[in-house]
Amino acid sequence: MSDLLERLRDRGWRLTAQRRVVAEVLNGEHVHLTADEVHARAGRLLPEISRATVYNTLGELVALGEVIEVTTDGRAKRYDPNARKAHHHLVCTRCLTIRDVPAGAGDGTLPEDDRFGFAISGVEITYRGLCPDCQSGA
Amino acid sequence: MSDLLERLRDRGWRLTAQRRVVAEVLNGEHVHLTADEVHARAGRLLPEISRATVYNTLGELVALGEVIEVTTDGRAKRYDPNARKAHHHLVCTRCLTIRDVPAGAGDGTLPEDDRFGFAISGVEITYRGLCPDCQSGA
DNA sequence: ACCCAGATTTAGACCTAGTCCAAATTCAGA
DNA sequence: TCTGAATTTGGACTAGGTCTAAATCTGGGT
Repeated sequence: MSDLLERLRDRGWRLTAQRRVVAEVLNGEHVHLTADEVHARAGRLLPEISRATVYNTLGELVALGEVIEVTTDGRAKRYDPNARKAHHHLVCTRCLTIRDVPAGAGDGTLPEDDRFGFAISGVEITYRGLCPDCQSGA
Repeated sequence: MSDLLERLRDRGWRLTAQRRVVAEVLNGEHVHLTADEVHARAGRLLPEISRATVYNTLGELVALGEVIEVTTDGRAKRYDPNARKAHHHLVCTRCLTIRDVPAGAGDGTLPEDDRFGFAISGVEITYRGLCPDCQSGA
C-alpha cells in the first residue's frame, strides 16, 4: 500500500511487523503525532508493540530522512511524515494545531553578511498565530 | 548596572536577591543558557537559590517579554536575553553553538495564499549548518 | 524447508527536564 | 516596626525519552 515501505525495503530494511505498523500509522495520517501517540495507534494494530520499539523505529525513519522531527513547543517531539517536500510550519498559539506550509522560493537564503561564516545546510521556519477556528469561535 | 533590572522594577516587580542574580546571570552573558546552567551560575552568586525559583523567575521574564525561550534541539529549553531586537538563530549541527542573527526585512511575510486563514503574529527561523570552527578543525 | 548468525524487540530500570505543593521566609508600604 | 501578600524552598512528582541485557525473530544460504 505504501511506497514508504517499498523505499524502506529497497534500503535494506529488515521488515518486521512492528516497523510495518509504525510506518503505516505515519503514512495514513497527515498530522504531526508525538511518539506516544504513534505508540497508541500502533498498539491498536499490533497490541504488544513496545514503547522502545516505537522510539527506535521513529529514530531510524528520521535517520533515513523519511520522517522529520519537529519541536514547536518544547514538549514532546512530533513526527512529520511529509519529509519529501520542503515545507515549514504554521502553529496555532491557542489550540497548538500544526499545518504544513510549502516552502517558498526565497526561503533559506540568509544574506552572506549575516552568516557569520556558517555553512548553512537547512532552515526551519515556524509561523505562529491563530488558526481560523480559534479566531472566530472559542 | 543593568537596565533590565530597572525595567523590571518599573513594572512593579518585587525585587528579591534571587531575581536579581538570575537577571544578572542572563544580562551578563550573550549566550543561550539552559535553566540548569542559569541555576548553576546563579548559585555561584547566591549559593542557596533553589531550582524552583530559577524556573519561576525565568518563566516570569519570558511572560514579561524580557527573555525568549528557544528550543533548537528538543532537549532543554534555552533562555535568550536578547528579546528586544527581533532576531533568528544560527545553530551549528556539530557543536550546537547558537548565534543570533538579526532579522531581515523580508522575514515573517508569508504570502497570503499560504496562510490557510491563520492570523500570523510571529515567526521563528532556525538556520542549521556548520560553524567556522567545525568546518575547519575537528 | 530448515538453520543460524545477526538484527530486532522487549520490559523495565533509569535519566533529564520540568512542574507542583504546602510550609517557611521575606519584602515593602503604612 | 508590623503585617499581609508575594516570594522562596525542598522535595515529591510527572512527562518524555534512553539504555540494557535477555529473548525473539528474520531472511539468506543450503
